[in-house]
Amino acid sequence: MGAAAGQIKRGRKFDQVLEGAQEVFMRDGFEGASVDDIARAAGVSKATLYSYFPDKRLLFMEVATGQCQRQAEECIQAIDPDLPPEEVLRGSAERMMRFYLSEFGRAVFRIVVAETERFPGLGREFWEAGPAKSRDVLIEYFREANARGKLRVADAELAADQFTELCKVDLHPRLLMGLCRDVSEADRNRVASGAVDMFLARYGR
Amino acid sequence: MGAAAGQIKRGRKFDQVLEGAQEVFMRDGFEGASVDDIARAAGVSKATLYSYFPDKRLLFMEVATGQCQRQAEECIQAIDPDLPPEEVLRGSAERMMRFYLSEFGRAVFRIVVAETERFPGLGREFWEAGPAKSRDVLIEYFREANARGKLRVADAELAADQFTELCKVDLHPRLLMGLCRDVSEADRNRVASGAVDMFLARYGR
DNA sequence: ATGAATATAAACTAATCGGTTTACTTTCGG
DNA sequence: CCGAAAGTAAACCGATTAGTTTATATTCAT
Repeated sequence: MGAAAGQIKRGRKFDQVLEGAQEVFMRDGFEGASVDDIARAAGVSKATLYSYFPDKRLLFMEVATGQCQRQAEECIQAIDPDLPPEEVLRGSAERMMRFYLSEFGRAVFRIVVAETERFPGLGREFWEAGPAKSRDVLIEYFREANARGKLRVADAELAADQFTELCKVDLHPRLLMGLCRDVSEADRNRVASGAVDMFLARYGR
Repeated sequence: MGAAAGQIKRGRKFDQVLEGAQEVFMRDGFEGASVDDIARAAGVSKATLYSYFPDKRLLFMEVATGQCQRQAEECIQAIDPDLPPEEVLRGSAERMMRFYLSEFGRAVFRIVVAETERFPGLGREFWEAGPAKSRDVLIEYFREANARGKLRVADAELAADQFTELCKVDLHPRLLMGLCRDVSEADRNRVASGAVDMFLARYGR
């Protein structure tokens, strides 16, 4: 996937085009973004844009998958299973919230949710690049912590999904629906603590 | 709001137009829906459509707010505080899941998330018509149950948001991202039980 | 039945869109 | 410094869009 994917050509202004497309797609969505806008934002002529990407769809897909990759890096977290569970959970919560609540994370999420019908496979690509990785790490940790007797987790997958969901509490829906523009550090702490407390009440020992 | 809102005219074919618009908007989103499509789906001429609604935006807003009202009815749940908490929670979980996971609920959610930038206020309208009502009912119940000593809930708002979020676990994100088309009864039971168990582990007594 | 209100199909406008073409300029390796 | 490759601006194409108009048909209260 590093060389030439599909019909896409590499070259001097490749990244430039991609950055402009990223900016405009993330702001306006797929339908809302016009190719002229993208070319202007990229500081590139429309002809050049079309010399790299055969059409708008593929350009969008390239942007979207690129974002997914970026997210993957954010999400890969080394968990130290020797730390007390409370600290592991706390760190995980902060990491997940930092992504899900960021402007960037919200934009990607919004686009994936909005366009997943028009672009089959986009949802899965996003999922597997980001959330699934984070999920796997958590599951693995819960299994090990259970075996070691540090936690009592029968269904590690359910537990991982629950913890992830607990990290979104209130803040994520609020931001997604435009009920507020951003969240304070205090809000995050309240939710993160709430998630850890609840998780340990259920699965701690 | 029952008589004449904004510039909108009532008349014989009003509901017919609205139903067609509903169908097409819910399927294609705002940008994706064409007015000709809507008129066709409504079984009405374009001129008639425009005699009721001054433009596409207002028609969309009317549909969206209508959906929010519908959702409100779905969500208003009478909670019997004399029942054991476990049963109250179980009923609440099922009700919320029935909405959030339905094709209808997902379409509304998807549209709200996608268009909330283009239509400021849409998110709030949806929120206050639906989720907020459900939330208030839960909060009220948790306060009373705490006072009665049936639960031990210090922060009723946090608890309500957590329980709501626990009802979305795994299934809601999966559906939103198109990772699966629908969920089985077994999936729902697993998640509902997981939510109730976790909640009671934290706030039960 | 009649006349006013309402609905219709279809043509039309002006704008926008994705994508191509053309004629010209810049970049850059050998 | 030269020539091919790459980039540019702008005009252009065909399709589609929101919204209007026109001329005709239907509905409905009186």
